[in-house]
Amino acid sequence: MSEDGKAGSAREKATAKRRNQILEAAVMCFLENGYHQTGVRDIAARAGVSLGNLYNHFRGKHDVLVEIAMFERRDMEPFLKILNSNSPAPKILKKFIGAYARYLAAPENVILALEISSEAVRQPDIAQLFVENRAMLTDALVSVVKRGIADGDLRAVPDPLQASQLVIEVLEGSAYRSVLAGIPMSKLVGSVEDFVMSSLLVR
Amino acid sequence: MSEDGKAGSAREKATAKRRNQILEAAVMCFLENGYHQTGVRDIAARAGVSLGNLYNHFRGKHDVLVEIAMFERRDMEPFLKILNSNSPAPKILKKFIGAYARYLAAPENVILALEISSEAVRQPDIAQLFVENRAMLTDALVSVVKRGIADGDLRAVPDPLQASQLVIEVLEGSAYRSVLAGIPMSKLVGSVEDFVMSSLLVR
DNA sequence: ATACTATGAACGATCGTTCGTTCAATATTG
DNA sequence: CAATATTGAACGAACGATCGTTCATAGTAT
Repeated sequence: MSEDGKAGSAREKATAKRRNQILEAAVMCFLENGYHQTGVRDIAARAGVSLGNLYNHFRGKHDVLVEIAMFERRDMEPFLKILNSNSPAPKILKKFIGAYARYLAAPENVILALEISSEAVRQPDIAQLFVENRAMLTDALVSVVKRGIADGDLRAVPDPLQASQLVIEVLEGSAYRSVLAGIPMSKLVGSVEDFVMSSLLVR
Repeated sequence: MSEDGKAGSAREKATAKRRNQILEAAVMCFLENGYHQTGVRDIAARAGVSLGNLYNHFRGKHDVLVEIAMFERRDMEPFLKILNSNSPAPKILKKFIGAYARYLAAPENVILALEISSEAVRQPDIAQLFVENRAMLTDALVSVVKRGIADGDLRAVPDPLQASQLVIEVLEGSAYRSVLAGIPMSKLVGSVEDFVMSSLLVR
Protein backbone atom coordinates (compact mmCIF):
# COMPACT_ATOMS: atom_id res chain seq x y z
CA MET A 1 0.00 0.00 0.00
CA SER A 2 1.44 3.36 -1.00
CA GLU A 3 1.12 6.66 0.81
CA ASP A 4 -2.42 7.72 1.54
CA GLY A 5 -2.02 10.84 -0.56
CA LYS A 6 -3.73 11.22 -3.89
CA ALA A 7 -0.55 10.83 -5.85
CA GLY A 8 -0.19 7.24 -6.96
CA SER A 9 1.60 4.90 -9.23
CA ALA A 10 0.48 4.39 -12.77
CA ARG A 11 -1.38 1.37 -11.58
CA GLU A 12 -3.25 3.16 -8.86
CA LYS A 13 -4.26 5.89 -11.26
CA ALA A 14 -5.60 3.36 -13.71
CA THR A 15 -7.77 1.70 -11.09
CA ALA A 16 -9.09 5.06 -9.94
CA LYS A 17 -10.08 5.73 -13.51
CA ARG A 18 -11.84 2.38 -13.74
CA ARG A 19 -13.80 3.20 -10.61
CA ASN A 20 -15.03 6.41 -12.15
CA GLN A 21 -15.92 4.63 -15.36
CA ILE A 22 -18.06 2.22 -13.40
CA LEU A 23 -19.69 4.95 -11.35
CA GLU A 24 -20.54 6.99 -14.41
CA ALA A 25 -21.95 3.96 -16.16
CA ALA A 26 -24.02 3.17 -13.11
CA VAL A 27 -25.45 6.68 -13.04
CA MET A 28 -26.49 6.36 -16.67
CA CYS A 29 -28.13 3.00 -16.00
CA PHE A 30 -29.93 4.17 -12.90
CA LEU A 31 -31.21 7.20 -14.76
CA GLU A 32 -32.46 5.21 -17.70
CA ASN A 33 -33.92 2.22 -15.93
CA GLY A 34 -33.88 2.87 -12.21
CA TYR A 35 -31.83 1.25 -9.51
CA HIS A 36 -33.71 -1.99 -9.15
CA GLN A 37 -34.25 -2.44 -12.86
CA THR A 38 -30.53 -2.14 -13.46
CA GLY A 39 -28.49 -5.32 -13.25
CA VAL A 40 -24.87 -5.45 -12.22
CA ARG A 41 -24.17 -6.80 -15.69
CA ASP A 42 -25.71 -3.70 -17.25
CA ILE A 43 -23.36 -1.48 -15.28
CA ALA A 44 -20.30 -3.58 -16.07
CA ALA A 45 -21.14 -3.77 -19.76
CA ARG A 46 -21.75 -0.04 -20.03
CA ALA A 47 -18.49 0.69 -18.24
CA GLY A 48 -16.60 -1.66 -20.54
CA VAL A 49 -15.58 -3.76 -17.59
CA SER A 50 -16.02 -7.40 -16.86
CA LEU A 51 -18.62 -8.53 -14.40
CA GLY A 52 -16.15 -9.99 -11.98
CA ASN A 53 -13.89 -6.99 -12.06
CA LEU A 54 -16.67 -4.75 -10.87
CA TYR A 55 -16.51 -6.67 -7.63
CA ASN A 56 -12.83 -5.87 -7.33
CA HIS A 57 -13.73 -2.19 -7.15
CA PHE A 58 -17.01 -2.28 -5.25
CA ARG A 59 -18.32 -4.58 -2.61
CA GLY A 60 -21.58 -4.89 -4.47
CA LYS A 61 -24.43 -3.13 -6.15
CA HIS A 62 -25.46 -1.34 -3.00
CA ASP A 63 -21.97 0.05 -2.59
CA VAL A 64 -22.15 1.61 -6.03
CA LEU A 65 -25.29 3.49 -5.11
CA VAL A 66 -23.76 4.69 -1.86
CA GLU A 67 -20.78 6.13 -3.67
CA ILE A 68 -23.01 7.86 -6.16
CA ALA A 69 -25.00 9.38 -3.33
CA MET A 70 -21.75 10.65 -1.85
CA PHE A 71 -20.79 12.22 -5.16
CA GLU A 72 -23.93 14.35 -5.07
CA ARG A 73 -22.38 16.29 -2.24
CA ARG A 74 -20.01 17.88 -4.71
CA ASP A 75 -22.87 19.33 -6.73
CA MET A 76 -24.00 21.38 -3.76
CA GLU A 77 -20.80 23.39 -3.54
CA PRO A 78 -21.77 26.20 -5.93
CA PHE A 79 -24.96 26.78 -3.98
CA LEU A 80 -23.11 26.85 -0.69
CA LYS A 81 -20.84 29.44 -2.18
CA ILE A 82 -23.81 31.62 -3.09
CA LEU A 83 -25.37 31.23 0.34
CA ASN A 84 -22.12 32.05 2.11
CA SER A 85 -21.58 35.35 0.36
CA ASN A 86 -22.49 38.45 2.34
CA SER A 87 -24.87 40.37 0.12
CA PRO A 88 -28.24 41.34 1.63
CA ALA A 89 -30.31 38.30 2.49
CA PRO A 90 -33.13 38.89 -0.02
CA LYS A 91 -30.62 39.23 -2.82
CA ILE A 92 -28.87 36.02 -1.83
CA LEU A 93 -32.17 34.21 -1.57
CA LYS A 94 -33.21 35.18 -5.06
CA LYS A 95 -29.85 34.25 -6.44
CA PHE A 96 -29.95 30.89 -4.70
CA ILE A 97 -33.45 30.13 -5.93
CA GLY A 98 -32.42 30.92 -9.48
CA ALA A 99 -29.27 28.86 -9.33
CA TYR A 100 -30.81 25.86 -7.64
CA ALA A 101 -33.74 25.96 -10.05
CA ARG A 102 -31.31 25.92 -12.95
CA TYR A 103 -29.66 22.87 -11.45
CA LEU A 104 -33.02 21.18 -11.01
CA ALA A 105 -34.01 22.09 -14.54
CA ALA A 106 -31.90 19.16 -15.70
CA PRO A 107 -34.18 16.14 -15.35
CA GLU A 108 -31.27 13.81 -14.73
CA ASN A 109 -30.47 15.62 -11.51
CA VAL A 110 -34.04 15.31 -10.34
CA ILE A 111 -34.47 11.70 -11.34
CA LEU A 112 -31.21 10.61 -9.77
CA ALA A 113 -32.12 12.35 -6.55
CA LEU A 114 -35.52 10.68 -6.60
CA GLU A 115 -33.92 7.33 -7.23
CA ILE A 116 -31.58 7.77 -4.29
CA SER A 117 -34.21 9.15 -1.95
CA SER A 118 -36.49 6.30 -2.86
CA GLU A 119 -33.84 3.87 -1.70
CA ALA A 120 -33.22 5.94 1.39
CA VAL A 121 -36.63 5.01 2.75
CA ARG A 122 -35.49 1.49 3.50
CA GLN A 123 -31.71 1.76 3.64
CA PRO A 124 -30.51 3.71 6.65
CA ASP A 125 -27.00 4.38 5.38
CA ILE A 126 -28.35 6.06 2.28
CA ALA A 127 -30.92 7.94 4.32
CA GLN A 128 -28.15 9.33 6.47
CA LEU A 129 -26.15 10.45 3.44
CA PHE A 130 -29.25 12.09 2.07
CA VAL A 131 -30.02 13.92 5.30
CA GLU A 132 -26.41 15.03 5.63
CA ASN A 133 -26.34 16.42 2.11
CA ARG A 134 -29.56 18.24 2.78
CA ALA A 135 -28.24 19.60 6.06
CA MET A 136 -25.32 21.29 4.33
CA LEU A 137 -27.76 23.30 2.26
CA THR A 138 -30.20 24.11 5.03
CA ASP A 139 -27.49 25.10 7.47
CA ALA A 140 -26.14 27.63 5.04
CA LEU A 141 -29.62 28.82 4.21
CA VAL A 142 -30.59 29.22 7.82
CA SER A 143 -27.68 31.58 8.39
CA VAL A 144 -28.93 33.73 5.55
CA VAL A 145 -32.45 33.78 6.94
CA LYS A 146 -31.27 34.63 10.44
CA ARG A 147 -29.11 37.42 9.16
CA GLY A 148 -31.99 38.68 7.05
CA ILE A 149 -34.19 38.80 10.10
CA ALA A 150 -31.55 40.58 12.15
CA ASP A 151 -31.09 43.14 9.39
CA GLY A 152 -34.83 43.70 9.18
CA ASP A 153 -34.92 42.46 5.60
CA LEU A 154 -36.85 39.30 6.32
CA ARG A 155 -39.92 38.54 8.35
CA ALA A 156 -39.23 37.08 11.80
CA VAL A 157 -40.31 33.55 10.95
CA PRO A 158 -41.06 31.37 13.97
CA ASP A 159 -38.43 28.79 13.08
CA PRO A 160 -35.67 29.80 10.62
CA LEU A 161 -34.45 26.22 10.24
CA GLN A 162 -37.79 24.86 9.18
CA ALA A 163 -38.43 27.85 6.99
CA SER A 164 -35.16 27.13 5.21
CA GLN A 165 -36.09 23.53 4.69
CA LEU A 166 -39.43 24.59 3.29
CA VAL A 167 -37.71 26.81 0.76
CA ILE A 168 -35.71 23.88 -0.50
CA GLU A 169 -38.69 21.59 -0.49
CA VAL A 170 -40.69 23.99 -2.60
CA LEU A 171 -37.90 24.05 -5.13
CA GLU A 172 -37.44 20.31 -5.25
CA GLY A 173 -41.14 19.62 -5.25
CA SER A 174 -41.55 21.88 -8.25
CA ALA A 175 -38.67 20.19 -9.97
CA TYR A 176 -40.24 16.81 -9.44
CA ARG A 177 -43.54 18.04 -10.79
CA SER A 178 -41.78 19.52 -13.80
CA VAL A 179 -40.38 16.09 -14.57
CA LEU A 180 -43.59 14.17 -14.04
CA ALA A 181 -45.90 16.57 -15.82
CA GLY A 182 -43.41 17.53 -18.49
CA ILE A 183 -43.41 21.22 -17.65
CA PRO A 184 -40.06 22.96 -18.08
CA MET A 185 -38.66 24.11 -14.78
CA SER A 186 -38.13 27.54 -16.29
CA LYS A 187 -41.90 28.02 -16.36
CA LEU A 188 -42.17 27.28 -12.66
CA VAL A 189 -39.29 29.20 -11.19
CA GLY A 190 -41.07 32.54 -11.34
CA SER A 191 -43.95 31.38 -9.19
CA VAL A 192 -41.59 29.64 -6.82
CA GLU A 193 -39.62 32.80 -6.25
CA ASP A 194 -42.80 34.79 -5.78
CA PHE A 195 -44.14 32.25 -3.34
CA VAL A 196 -41.00 32.06 -1.26
CA MET A 197 -40.17 35.73 -1.23
CA SER A 198 -43.72 36.69 -0.36
CA SER A 199 -43.52 34.39 2.58
CA LEU A 200 -40.16 35.56 3.85
CA LEU A 201 -39.91 39.27 3.08
CA VAL A 202 -40.92 41.79 5.72
CA ARG A 203 -44.38 43.04 5.22
CA MET B 1 -70.20 -11.01 -17.37
CA SER B 2 -73.10 -9.64 -15.34
CA GLU B 3 -74.60 -6.20 -15.44
CA ASP B 4 -72.14 -3.42 -14.89
CA GLY B 5 -73.83 -2.44 -11.63
CA LYS B 6 -72.24 -3.17 -8.28
CA ALA B 7 -74.87 -5.68 -7.22
CA GLY B 8 -73.77 -9.22 -7.97
CA SER B 9 -74.32 -12.85 -7.23
CA ALA B 10 -72.75 -14.52 -4.24
CA ARG B 11 -70.00 -15.70 -6.51
CA GLU B 12 -69.26 -12.28 -7.87
CA LYS B 13 -69.14 -10.89 -4.39
CA ALA B 14 -66.65 -13.51 -3.33
CA THR B 15 -64.30 -12.72 -6.18
CA ALA B 16 -64.59 -9.00 -5.47
CA LYS B 17 -63.54 -9.77 -1.93
CA ARG B 18 -60.56 -11.73 -3.15
CA ARG B 19 -59.48 -8.81 -5.28
CA ASN B 20 -59.50 -6.54 -2.27
CA GLN B 21 -57.60 -9.09 -0.24
CA ILE B 22 -54.93 -9.15 -2.87
CA LEU B 23 -54.78 -5.39 -3.19
CA GLU B 24 -54.48 -4.92 0.55
CA ALA B 25 -51.79 -7.53 0.78
CA ALA B 26 -49.93 -5.84 -2.06
CA VAL B 27 -50.08 -2.50 -0.28
CA MET B 28 -48.59 -4.05 2.84
CA CYS B 29 -45.80 -5.66 0.83
CA PHE B 30 -45.01 -2.52 -1.14
CA LEU B 31 -44.87 -0.54 2.08
CA GLU B 32 -42.58 -2.97 3.82
CA ASN B 33 -40.25 -3.84 0.99
CA GLY B 34 -40.98 -1.57 -1.92
CA TYR B 35 -42.48 -2.40 -5.29
CA HIS B 36 -39.48 -3.98 -6.97
CA GLN B 37 -38.40 -5.88 -3.90
CA THR B 38 -41.84 -7.43 -3.64
CA GLY B 39 -42.43 -10.64 -5.57
CA VAL B 40 -45.77 -11.80 -6.89
CA ARG B 41 -45.44 -14.77 -4.59
CA ASP B 42 -45.13 -12.48 -1.58
CA ILE B 43 -48.38 -10.77 -2.47
CA ALA B 44 -50.21 -14.03 -3.10
CA ALA B 45 -48.95 -15.61 0.11
CA ARG B 46 -49.89 -12.59 2.18
CA ALA B 47 -53.34 -12.49 0.64
CA GLY B 48 -53.80 -16.19 1.31
CA VAL B 49 -54.25 -16.86 -2.37
CA SER B 50 -52.47 -19.18 -4.71
CA LEU B 51 -49.93 -17.80 -7.11
CA GLY B 52 -51.85 -18.76 -10.20
CA ASN B 53 -55.11 -17.41 -8.88
CA LEU B 54 -53.64 -13.96 -8.55
CA TYR B 55 -53.42 -13.96 -12.32
CA ASN B 56 -57.13 -14.70 -12.53
CA HIS B 57 -57.79 -11.37 -10.85
CA PHE B 58 -55.01 -9.21 -12.22
CA ARG B 59 -53.20 -9.23 -15.50
CA GLY B 60 -49.89 -9.03 -13.69
CA LYS B 61 -47.82 -7.28 -11.12
CA HIS B 62 -47.97 -3.96 -12.92
CA ASP B 63 -51.75 -4.09 -12.94
CA VAL B 64 -51.82 -4.46 -9.19
CA LEU B 65 -49.83 -1.27 -8.76
CA VAL B 66 -52.07 0.59 -11.17
CA GLU B 67 -55.16 -0.38 -9.22
CA ILE B 68 -53.55 0.68 -5.98
CA ALA B 69 -52.70 4.03 -7.49
CA MET B 70 -56.33 4.39 -8.53
CA PHE B 71 -57.46 3.62 -5.01
CA GLU B 72 -55.51 6.59 -3.71
CA ARG B 73 -58.04 8.78 -5.41
CA ARG B 74 -60.56 7.82 -2.76
CA ASP B 75 -58.33 9.14 0.01
CA MET B 76 -58.50 12.62 -1.47
CA GLU B 77 -62.26 12.92 -1.05
CA PRO B 78 -62.27 14.36 2.49
CA PHE B 79 -59.87 17.07 1.41
CA LEU B 80 -61.92 17.92 -1.63
CA LYS B 81 -64.90 18.25 0.66
CA ILE B 82 -63.03 20.74 2.82
CA LEU B 83 -61.86 22.72 -0.17
CA ASN B 84 -65.32 22.85 -1.70
CA SER B 85 -66.99 24.33 1.35
CA ASN B 86 -67.69 28.04 1.21
CA SER B 87 -66.11 29.45 4.31
CA PRO B 88 -63.65 32.34 3.85
CA ALA B 89 -60.59 31.27 1.87
CA PRO B 90 -58.03 31.71 4.66
CA LYS B 91 -60.11 29.59 6.99
CA ILE B 92 -60.45 26.85 4.40
CA LEU B 93 -56.75 26.96 3.68
CA LYS B 94 -55.82 26.48 7.31
CA LYS B 95 -58.31 23.69 7.68
CA PHE B 96 -57.00 21.97 4.58
CA ILE B 97 -53.40 22.27 5.68
CA GLY B 98 -54.26 20.77 9.04
CA ALA B 99 -56.25 17.92 7.57
CA TYR B 100 -53.79 17.06 4.83
CA ALA B 101 -50.92 17.21 7.30
CA ARG B 102 -52.76 14.77 9.53
CA TYR B 103 -53.14 12.44 6.58
CA LEU B 104 -49.46 12.76 5.75
CA ALA B 105 -48.54 12.19 9.39
CA ALA B 106 -49.10 8.50 8.75
CA PRO B 107 -45.83 7.28 7.24
CA GLU B 108 -47.54 4.57 5.24
CA ASN B 109 -49.40 7.19 3.22
CA VAL B 110 -46.17 9.00 2.47
CA ILE B 111 -44.18 5.90 1.64
CA LEU B 112 -46.85 4.47 -0.60
CA ALA B 113 -47.11 7.73 -2.48
CA LEU B 114 -43.35 7.84 -2.87
CA GLU B 115 -43.34 4.27 -4.11
CA ILE B 116 -45.96 5.03 -6.71
CA SER B 117 -44.43 8.31 -7.80
CA SER B 118 -41.09 6.63 -8.12
CA GLU B 119 -42.61 4.20 -10.60
CA ALA B 120 -44.37 7.01 -12.34
CA VAL B 121 -41.07 8.36 -13.60
CA ARG B 122 -40.74 5.53 -16.08
CA GLN B 123 -44.27 4.22 -16.48
CA PRO B 124 -46.51 6.66 -18.31
CA ASP B 125 -49.82 5.14 -17.27
CA ILE B 126 -48.94 5.49 -13.61
CA ALA B 127 -47.61 8.99 -14.20
CA GLN B 128 -50.94 9.95 -15.71
CA LEU B 129 -52.86 8.55 -12.76
CA PHE B 130 -50.58 10.44 -10.44
CA VAL B 131 -51.01 13.71 -12.29
CA GLU B 132 -54.78 13.23 -12.43
CA ASN B 133 -55.01 12.59 -8.71
CA ARG B 134 -52.93 15.63 -8.06
CA ALA B 135 -55.06 17.71 -10.40
CA MET B 136 -58.21 16.97 -8.41
CA LEU B 137 -56.60 18.52 -5.38
CA THR B 138 -55.04 21.50 -7.12
CA ASP B 139 -58.18 22.30 -9.09
CA ALA B 140 -60.18 22.51 -5.90
CA LEU B 141 -57.46 24.50 -4.22
CA VAL B 142 -57.14 26.93 -7.09
CA SER B 143 -60.82 27.81 -6.76
CA VAL B 144 -60.29 28.63 -3.13
CA VAL B 145 -57.29 30.79 -3.94
CA LYS B 146 -59.11 32.64 -6.70
CA ARG B 147 -62.08 33.26 -4.49
CA GLY B 148 -59.80 34.43 -1.72
CA ILE B 149 -58.19 36.93 -4.08
CA ALA B 150 -61.57 38.15 -5.32
CA ASP B 151 -62.73 38.63 -1.75
CA GLY B 152 -59.57 40.54 -0.88
CA ASP B 153 -58.57 37.90 1.66
CA LEU B 154 -55.59 36.60 -0.24
CA ARG B 155 -52.73 38.27 -2.04
CA ALA B 156 -53.12 38.52 -5.81
CA VAL B 157 -50.57 35.85 -6.63
CA PRO B 158 -49.31 35.92 -10.23
CA ASP B 159 -50.50 32.39 -10.97
CA PRO B 160 -53.13 30.85 -8.66
CA LEU B 161 -52.69 27.38 -10.17
CA GLN B 162 -48.99 27.25 -9.52
CA ALA B 163 -49.42 28.77 -6.10
CA SER B 164 -51.87 25.99 -5.27
CA GLN B 165 -49.46 23.35 -6.45
CA LEU B 166 -46.74 24.89 -4.35
CA VAL B 167 -48.93 24.69 -1.26
CA ILE B 168 -49.37 20.98 -1.79
CA GLU B 169 -45.72 20.47 -2.57
CA VAL B 170 -44.67 22.16 0.65
CA LEU B 171 -46.93 19.83 2.58
CA GLU B 172 -45.77 16.70 0.82
CA GLY B 173 -42.14 17.72 0.91
CA SER B 174 -42.36 18.20 4.65
CA ALA B 175 -44.06 14.86 5.03
CA TYR B 176 -41.30 13.16 3.12
CA ARG B 177 -38.70 14.85 5.26
CA SER B 178 -40.54 13.81 8.39
CA VAL B 179 -40.30 10.20 7.26
CA LEU B 180 -36.65 10.31 6.24
CA ALA B 181 -35.37 12.29 9.18
CA GLY B 182 -37.71 10.70 11.70
CA ILE B 183 -39.35 13.96 12.73
CA PRO B 184 -43.05 13.71 13.56
CA MET B 185 -45.17 15.59 11.07
CA SER B 186 -46.92 17.29 13.99
CA LYS B 187 -43.71 19.19 14.69
CA LEU B 188 -43.58 20.51 11.15
CA VAL B 189 -47.14 21.50 10.46
CA GLY B 190 -46.93 24.76 12.41
CA SER B 191 -44.09 26.09 10.30
CA VAL B 192 -45.75 24.90 7.14
CA GLU B 193 -48.92 26.77 7.93
CA ASP B 194 -46.96 29.87 8.83
CA PHE B 195 -44.95 29.64 5.63
CA VAL B 196 -47.93 29.16 3.38
CA MET B 197 -50.23 31.66 5.02
CA SER B 198 -47.54 34.30 5.11
CA SER B 199 -47.09 33.86 1.42
CA LEU B 200 -50.74 33.95 0.51
CA LEU B 201 -52.44 36.33 2.91
CA VAL B 202 -52.92 39.95 1.92
CA ARG B 203 -50.28 42.16 3.33
C1' DA C 1 -73.37 -30.35 -17.45
C1' DT C 2 -71.37 -25.98 -17.64
C1' DA C 3 -68.64 -22.15 -16.36
C1' DC C 4 -66.24 -20.30 -13.16
C1' DT C 5 -62.36 -20.02 -9.59
C1' DA C 6 -58.35 -22.14 -7.44
C1' DT C 7 -54.12 -24.55 -7.46
C1' DG C 8 -49.03 -25.17 -7.63
C1' DA C 9 -45.68 -27.27 -10.61
C1' DA C 10 -42.97 -25.76 -14.29
C1' DC C 11 -40.74 -22.40 -17.54
C1' DG C 12 -37.23 -19.49 -19.16
C1' DA C 13 -35.03 -15.47 -17.81
C1' DT C 14 -32.43 -12.77 -14.87
C1' DC C 15 -30.77 -11.58 -10.44
C1' DG C 16 -26.39 -10.50 -7.25
C1' DT C 17 -22.51 -12.79 -6.03
C1' DT C 18 -18.54 -16.06 -5.91
C1' DC C 19 -15.00 -18.62 -7.87
C1' DG C 20 -10.69 -20.24 -10.04
C1' DT C 21 -7.76 -18.55 -13.25
C1' DT C 22 -4.79 -15.53 -16.19
C1' DC C 23 -1.62 -11.93 -16.61
C1' DA C 24 0.78 -7.53 -16.36
C1' DA C 25 2.82 -4.39 -13.15
C1' DT C 26 5.44 -3.92 -9.01
C1' DA C 27 8.70 -5.37 -5.31
C1' DT C 28 12.40 -8.10 -3.91
C1' DT C 29 16.14 -10.52 -4.71
C1' DG C 30 20.92 -11.83 -6.62
C1' DC D 1 20.99 -4.46 -14.10
C1' DA D 2 18.81 -8.98 -14.66
C1' DA D 3 16.06 -12.57 -12.54
C1' DT D 4 12.53 -13.88 -9.62
C1' DA D 5 8.60 -13.53 -6.36
C1' DT D 6 4.43 -11.16 -5.15
C1' DT D 7 0.55 -8.64 -5.83
C1' DG D 8 -4.00 -7.51 -7.27
C1' DA D 9 -6.65 -6.11 -11.52
C1' DA D 10 -9.22 -8.42 -15.08
C1' DC D 11 -11.97 -11.99 -16.66
C1' DG D 12 -16.22 -14.84 -17.53
C1' DA D 13 -18.19 -19.29 -16.32
C1' DA D 14 -20.97 -20.96 -12.80
C1' DC D 15 -24.03 -20.83 -8.62
C1' DG D 16 -28.23 -20.80 -6.22
C1' DA D 17 -32.02 -17.99 -5.72
C1' DT D 18 -35.78 -15.58 -7.34
C1' DC D 19 -38.26 -13.24 -10.89
C1' DG D 20 -43.04 -12.76 -13.56
C1' DT D 21 -45.83 -15.62 -16.06
C1' DT D 22 -48.18 -19.75 -18.01
C1' DC D 23 -50.62 -23.96 -17.95
C1' DA D 24 -52.80 -28.36 -17.21
C1' DT D 25 -55.53 -29.97 -13.67
C1' DA D 26 -58.83 -30.09 -9.75
C1' DG D 27 -62.56 -28.20 -7.31
C1' DT D 28 -67.09 -25.88 -6.87
C1' DA D 29 -71.19 -23.26 -7.40
C1' DT D 30 -74.97 -22.59 -10.64
